[in-house]
Amino acid sequence: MDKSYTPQNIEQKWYDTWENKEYFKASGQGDPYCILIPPPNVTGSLHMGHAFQHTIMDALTRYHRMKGDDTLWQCGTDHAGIATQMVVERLLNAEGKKRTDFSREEFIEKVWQWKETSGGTISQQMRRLGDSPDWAREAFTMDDDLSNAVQEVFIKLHQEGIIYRGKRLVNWDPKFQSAISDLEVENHDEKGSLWHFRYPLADGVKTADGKDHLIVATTRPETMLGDTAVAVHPEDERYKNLIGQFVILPLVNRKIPVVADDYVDREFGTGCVKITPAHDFNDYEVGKRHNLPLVNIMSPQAKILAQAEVFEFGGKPIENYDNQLPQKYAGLDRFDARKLIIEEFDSLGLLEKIDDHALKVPRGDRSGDVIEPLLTDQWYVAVESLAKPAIDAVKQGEIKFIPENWDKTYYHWMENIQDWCISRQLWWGHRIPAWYDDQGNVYVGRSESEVRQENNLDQSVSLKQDNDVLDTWFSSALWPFATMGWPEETPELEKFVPSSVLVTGFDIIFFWVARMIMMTMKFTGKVPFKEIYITGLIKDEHGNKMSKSKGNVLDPIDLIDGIDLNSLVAKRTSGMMNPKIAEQIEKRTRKQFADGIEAYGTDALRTTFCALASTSRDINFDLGRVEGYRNYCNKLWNAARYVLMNTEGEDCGKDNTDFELSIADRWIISKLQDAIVTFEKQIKEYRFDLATQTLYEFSRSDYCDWYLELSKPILYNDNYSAEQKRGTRHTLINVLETTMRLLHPMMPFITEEIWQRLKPMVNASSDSIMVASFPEFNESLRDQKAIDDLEWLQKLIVGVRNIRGELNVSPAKPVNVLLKNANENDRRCLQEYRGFLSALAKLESIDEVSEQAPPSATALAGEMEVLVPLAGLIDVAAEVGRLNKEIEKLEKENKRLSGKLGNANFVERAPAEVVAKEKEKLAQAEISLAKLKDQKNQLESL
RNA sequence: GGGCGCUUAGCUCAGUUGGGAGAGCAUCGCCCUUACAAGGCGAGGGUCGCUGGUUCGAGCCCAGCAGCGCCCACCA
Repeated sequence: MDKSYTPQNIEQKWYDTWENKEYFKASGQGDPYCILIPPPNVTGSLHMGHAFQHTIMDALTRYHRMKGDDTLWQCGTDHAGIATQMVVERLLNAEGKKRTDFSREEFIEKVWQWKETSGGTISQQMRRLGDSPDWAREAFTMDDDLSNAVQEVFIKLHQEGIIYRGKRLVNWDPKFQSAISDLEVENHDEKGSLWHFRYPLADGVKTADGKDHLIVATTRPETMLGDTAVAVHPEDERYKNLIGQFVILPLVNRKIPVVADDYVDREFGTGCVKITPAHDFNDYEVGKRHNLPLVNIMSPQAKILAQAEVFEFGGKPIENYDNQLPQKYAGLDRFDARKLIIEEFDSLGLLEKIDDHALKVPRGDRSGDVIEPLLTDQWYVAVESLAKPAIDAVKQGEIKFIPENWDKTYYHWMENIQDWCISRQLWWGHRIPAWYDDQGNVYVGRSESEVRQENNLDQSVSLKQDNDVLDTWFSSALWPFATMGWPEETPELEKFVPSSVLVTGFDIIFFWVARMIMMTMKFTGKVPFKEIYITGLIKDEHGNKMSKSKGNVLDPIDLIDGIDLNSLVAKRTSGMMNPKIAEQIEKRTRKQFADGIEAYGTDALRTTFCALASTSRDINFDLGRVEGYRNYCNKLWNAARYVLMNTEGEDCGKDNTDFELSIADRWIISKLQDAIVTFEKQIKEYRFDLATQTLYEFSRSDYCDWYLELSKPILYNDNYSAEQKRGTRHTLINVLETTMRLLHPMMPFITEEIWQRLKPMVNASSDSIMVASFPEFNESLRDQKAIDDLEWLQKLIVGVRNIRGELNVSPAKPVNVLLKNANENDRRCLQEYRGFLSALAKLESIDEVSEQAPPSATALAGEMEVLVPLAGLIDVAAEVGRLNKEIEKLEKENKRLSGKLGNANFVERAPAEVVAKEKEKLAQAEISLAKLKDQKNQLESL
């Protein structure tokens, strides 16, 4: 083996082997265990969040595969409608072309081409991460069979009236010129103004205080062109007399009523609200209550129309309504129109005042454009009936959130769920299977010919398919069963629905998780998964979101392969619009990564992710941890080298069971049992952080730091018998082999590489560690006496090392040790473990003394004093200082304990065992204190 | 406005039914000891956000406050 660990030399090799041998397929034997991947965008690339979740999913998959379960990790990608269309449009723009330069078919063809060229990125990156999904089952949401499932679901829900079409206000994204769902709108605080406009009263009516106008306050002046009423609170004395009267809408000169509605907050603004039912969701509701007309004044581009479009609720056009708009606004962008309207109010003397005002501005999550509530025809899912069983499934524990608290978020949303707008005015996606005739009748079906046949429409009737596509999340919602072959009745559908656990982030609980639960229950009658493990979100080392604009993004592949500084800077600043920000990012990057990023390898990265996977909601990714775990890999690598150096070509008891286990052998085997039990418990609870710590402590502290050192005296010393040496070799190799299997789910590559070398020396039947069985706890191998005795040994060794360290005695210099006040057990242990002591504490000699000892440095092991005579070693003052430190510590402890035990309440009320324990501790502390003080006095009297 | 989360060592975080404050990194000291200097051995460092309560006993339970963050919601 090479002297140090180089991940590049082993990772690709093993991945290819595994894939070629088809180890990733479900075995067909054992209990089904299935994880569904949250399908990433097909044209995207994996970011740190993916890498993190994939590590968790792969670790679970590998663990269950080794446990003998029939394990499937179902993988695939999402067509991601808007996101993908945006990317392709941007590429076209770079060539000086636009989407609309092409026909729909041509454009979609271009998207498919782009998918072909870039669609492999994700799966290549997954391979680099060591992911082990069944590649043969890789799915894409636009594949034929998944598209078919989408169509079937749409048709079925439409038949049941759950999917319907309607003209309503939707969140309209003017940039994409498409509707988006409520979830895709982000409301953020922004600074704006509250404009106060005067609306003259009609017919000579006056307000209670004699004014001839009302003052309305608005944050959106441009919508006033579509006002159809002014609302006041029914109980508002100021305006009570005006209810039922009219105002003249300025600029438009339309007569509109004053209506009374509870919605109005008397305290806010002037207590008069302009009502624009076609451009505001609240006003829409008010308008509905008062049967006001819907006056649409904006085009899909969010420009003012030349003539308003007027409808009644339900969508029927109103013919005789005054739909005239001032011509100077026709074709004007909404924000230009706003400016002009304000100017016009001002010049007409109708602008009362302008207040600064903080408001929530709705913006499209992808476009960033201000969302416009717009009256359009869209398709909706009436989700209420689907939501009920989905809520119950969680309430009754059929589906469990981990951490549990997330159920509250889920309930809150589900119990207030609104109908889901599923149509999008895009080209890339599942086209809605609906056809219209010239009269505007709608026919839903699998194809035009089916529609014609079912509805007796011959060729004389012209039919046009709906231009819209479905929301991407509509197909994602079917993922749990569509990937298993639904609507066909496949064995997979039977076996892997429900899947075992969904691993995902809380950011898509509504977008995806809730909708999968609803759709899967509706169409299969089963829940989609039994558990939902909600992971935290990966942030940078200070808790900031990783984003291109912040310039703090890390690419998981760069952590695996390493990257030089200039390339990293180039990556982080490429495509930056703002050169100033680019400069800042470059400066920060050069400072933080002066030497670029080292190639840490996949296993170190995965281990870091596991170690960071606590219950926390934000996970701050610290590169220092990756380096630490890379070093840990190197540690394991070298431990394996040591083991192999001492076992290869030797009789390691593989077939010859005639060997003798030392105290160290029995101890490490016991500790291994504890590690297995603890690890499995923690994995069951999805505490990957604790599980990682368990394995880290066992393999590094117990195995490498202690056990390997304890094996040396046996292997290197002729005083030990062949049986003893064989026993130690057997333990060295078998514990390491088991440890590799324990670690494999987390660090697949290095464990396979090492395991393959150990394999010839153990009784292993499988070809690869990834299809070997997971270690099992064996109570009978746990030896409490070995654990106790080793603790004794450690105490003594650490005591001597402490003296060395603190008094600066060279580790190379052997010391003499005297033991005082030893009991029977101490004598027995000394007798049995003298060899270990001498080697690990580097002793010249070790003897028991009865009374007078020379001036010494002192450590305590229980009641036994461990004395290192000072002669020729160190100065007395240093040891006195050291003793003082110890004495101070003990005195503090002593005071605390005696205070506690002096408290009658404690002694009376605390459980007897607790009191006894405290008493014992106090007694111990007192003895230790006395001994150290005695030592100190002795030294000082010299 | 409602809901949720966080606050523990310089940094990033654990702390399991309340009973001796932990890890990794960083820092300091000694050491190139034949697996590993990407290493070994040892050490220092915390009024557990604040206030009050329950309790014999609180990092942990309860109440209030402060700061940070996230989600949801129709104040024009």
